[in-house]
Amino acid sequence: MINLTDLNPMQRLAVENTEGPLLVLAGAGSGKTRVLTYRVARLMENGVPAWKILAITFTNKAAREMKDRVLQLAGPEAEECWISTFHACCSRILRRDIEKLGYKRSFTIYDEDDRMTVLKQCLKALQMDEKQFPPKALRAVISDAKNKLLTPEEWFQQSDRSFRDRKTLEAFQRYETVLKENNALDFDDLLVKTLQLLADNPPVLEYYRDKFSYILVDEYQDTNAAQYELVKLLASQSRNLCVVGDDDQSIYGWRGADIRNILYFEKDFPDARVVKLEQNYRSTGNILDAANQVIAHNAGRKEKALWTEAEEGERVALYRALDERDEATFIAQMAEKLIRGGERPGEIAVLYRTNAQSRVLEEAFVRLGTPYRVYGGLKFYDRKEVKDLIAYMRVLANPDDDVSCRRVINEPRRSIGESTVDALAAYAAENGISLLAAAMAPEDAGLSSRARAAVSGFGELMLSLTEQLYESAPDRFLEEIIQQTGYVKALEEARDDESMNRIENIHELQGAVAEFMRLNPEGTVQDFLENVALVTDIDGMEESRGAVTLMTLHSAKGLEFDCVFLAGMEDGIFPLSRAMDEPEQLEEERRLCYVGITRARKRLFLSCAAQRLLYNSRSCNPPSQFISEIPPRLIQGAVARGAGPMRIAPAPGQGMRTSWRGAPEPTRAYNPREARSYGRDEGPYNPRAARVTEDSRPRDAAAPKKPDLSSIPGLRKGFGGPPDREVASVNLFRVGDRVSHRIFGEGTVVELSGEGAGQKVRVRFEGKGEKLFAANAAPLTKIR
DNA sequence: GGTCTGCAGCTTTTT
DNA sequence: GCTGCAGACC
Repeated sequence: MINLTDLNPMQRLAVENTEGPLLVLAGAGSGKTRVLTYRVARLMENGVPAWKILAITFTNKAAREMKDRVLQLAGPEAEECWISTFHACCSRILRRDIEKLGYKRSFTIYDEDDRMTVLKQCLKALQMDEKQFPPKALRAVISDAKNKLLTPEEWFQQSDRSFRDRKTLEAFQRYETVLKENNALDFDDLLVKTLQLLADNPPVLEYYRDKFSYILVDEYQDTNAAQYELVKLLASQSRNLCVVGDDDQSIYGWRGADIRNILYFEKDFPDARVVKLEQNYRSTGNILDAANQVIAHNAGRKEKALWTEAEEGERVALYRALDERDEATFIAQMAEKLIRGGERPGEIAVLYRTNAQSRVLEEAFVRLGTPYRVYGGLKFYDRKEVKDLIAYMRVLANPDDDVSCRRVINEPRRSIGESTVDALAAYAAENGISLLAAAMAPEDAGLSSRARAAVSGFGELMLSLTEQLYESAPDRFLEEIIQQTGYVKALEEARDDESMNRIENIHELQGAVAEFMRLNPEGTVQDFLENVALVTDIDGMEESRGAVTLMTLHSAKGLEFDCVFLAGMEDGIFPLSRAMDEPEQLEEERRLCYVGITRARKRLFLSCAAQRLLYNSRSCNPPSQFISEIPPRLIQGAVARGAGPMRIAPAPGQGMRTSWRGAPEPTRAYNPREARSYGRDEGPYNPRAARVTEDSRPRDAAAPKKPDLSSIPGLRKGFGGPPDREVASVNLFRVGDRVSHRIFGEGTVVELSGEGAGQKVRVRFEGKGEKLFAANAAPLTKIR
């Protein structure tokens, strides 16, 4: 029996009104997730079978969290609920019935990179110039059209129908054809094809309508036309549809999300009940006040006033930095101070508008030795070596996938050059077979004898791996691929730092597969690939309690932290300059700011820089207009807007002063010469390696005066490995030391070579042979 | 025909 | 600071 007394009257209303359409307007921090989970539990308590419940969330992380909480409330039966993202839900529906649309069930899901590859291929075939028709722009047009449920032809009809549009149409059509030939769907197709499947196949629609008699949709303000139609289609029979959202947190307009979906819900369902959750349980009074004041500048909102019983708390701190480095130093030092004051690193977040801003921040954290973790940017699955191995798995699972086939046909190098591949592809096209099929039987493809031999070798390899596919679990299969293709062997032979790094990433991939198998013991290769396509790095978040979080504002949606820094609060950065002249876009930026502010429970820090180096040029930006939308009474050391590049000292006797007097090292006065030479004497710092850094120091280590980045220990996070693991400084290794490695287990250091950043450690592992590591990157723990 | 090296251009947010 | 491309080299 679930306990409804845990809920306030409004939350309770939202939970108990299980029948008919319901709109829950849930302000930030108002207990939205609680309502959703209790509602599912309540339904089950009322006798609704779990398998009749569909709950849709925006991220996989949110889905998993919700599932966990529902399981706690309602017991193991809840396992049968469908709780997933739109994309995962669609993928599941399509895996069952996509053959009705003329695809095979083994279809591949193409990511943005694959889309670009296909588009470039299309442009080439149509002899269109990439300069004239930038693939990125085409991708945007196509994605936009699909999100609006337009076919290429319909898109053209509503365009200007210029010559340009006509050419774009051709590329669009060809893109669709190529995807189909490759038995592949892009992200947007997952929604579009599901809709098509349901619309064209009444029995299938009936099945799902009947199955999902209760539907819940989270973050409804971020649904696009396709998602909206899908929900309507599925829910129109039972009408038991509960949507939860906050129009003030709609931040995905650029991705086709239509805020009107939530604003007009009551028009779509005139009998809908509306429940507003306005009590905020998350933030202090001052933080909430600041958020309310900022968002009040937007027009056309749903009437809503968030309030809290919490105390006022501290005021919002504002730091006006000289430049981006000064800002980053301030943030890192303040974070360090908070940690010393007892705050857990995982309760601190630094949020910024664009991924490009993360680098300077990272450098500052590295310099202070403060543990941090960057989310987004270059994703794990975007790394070349990881993509290559995934591409092997993909083409073996879906032999029609020419894009993946092309990717791996000469990786590692097997002397199959571009012209050979082109000839082979032409031969495949003539005979209506896939590239892989052609490679397996290249005798009549008209290749030179040398080329034919190389291709045959590849074909035989793939044939042998195909046989493995049906016999092996994902981990074993990946192992076979690595062995038979000689991928790692080729890297080992290269012997440079980069290759060692790549080998490490491959081990992380193996770790990821192992973790997947732990969670899905029955999972197939196909299931794993699906997981890879639909799961992002952000989803693995909870594993990093021991590190400060660095991420974009968009990624932070749905998360909360005790202390939040909003960095780069400058006009031109946030709001972005391209959004400043467009009222609608400016409002979306403002909502993003609202999302950022409301992530904070206890403390909020805003910072801006008088000048900054971004996109290769130095620019001077005034403080963000959003800062001036917060009343000065809520700000510590408040400053007038446009007060010039001087740093504003904190007002006397106010918290700001005390809070940063104790920082490890006072921020230095600005010195242009010094600013120019910054970063020069720091050695071969590799931010790419640092991206996967976590918990990068022993907790009690003092911040080094003169930073030597090559000695920063433990430059890797074990993918899916245990959290908060501390790694000893590798530069202290000596021959004979006993060390431990996450994948290889325990071993002994047998050789040290190279100097500084190029230093290598050779370790002999029991039963696993010898491995060579880059000393500054190896995840080796010294054991006594 | 294949591979390697050096240089230019580009960077909003993501399921 | 990474990717893509052109040109040189094998």
